Amino acid sequence: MPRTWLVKQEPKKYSFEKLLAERRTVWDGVRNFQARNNLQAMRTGDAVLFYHSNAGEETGVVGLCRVTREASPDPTSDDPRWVVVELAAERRLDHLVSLARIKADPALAEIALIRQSRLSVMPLTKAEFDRIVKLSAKPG
DNA sequence: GCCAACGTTGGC
DNA sequence: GCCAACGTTGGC
Repeated sequence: MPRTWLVKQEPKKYSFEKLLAERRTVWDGVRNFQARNNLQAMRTGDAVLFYHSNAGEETGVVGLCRVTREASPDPTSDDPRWVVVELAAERRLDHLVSLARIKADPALAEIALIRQSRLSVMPLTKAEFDRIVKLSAKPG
């Protein structure tokens, strides 16, 4: 069964717009063991939400992508413990789902994004994933 | 730009 | 194995 994930990135470093333009990207540079473990657990076809961190008013979930290649060694590191996956852009969400909105939603209060604010790759339950996508259908 | 939270490193 | 120092992340 496909799993669902959320990845976080500062738009100044790599934005969802850029991923849309490039169609797909190698998700490199993860240097946290928990995030790495999550990358390794990703399977081709898994759905991934793209979150913009440190983006002022634009902080929140902005887009949908999909895993197109499973974990392989990170070419940007000499240390073989670090891995990358390949992500392909799927679509921009109709509306930003802001961090404030996620925090205010009882169904999302327990997600890692809130509880563990520094984790950059995290699993979501199907319910949490669907909830965020549902919220994106209407402006906050 | 500030600062709190948290992960990592290194001395002991 | 503890813990202080340090670096990084990310919300504000």
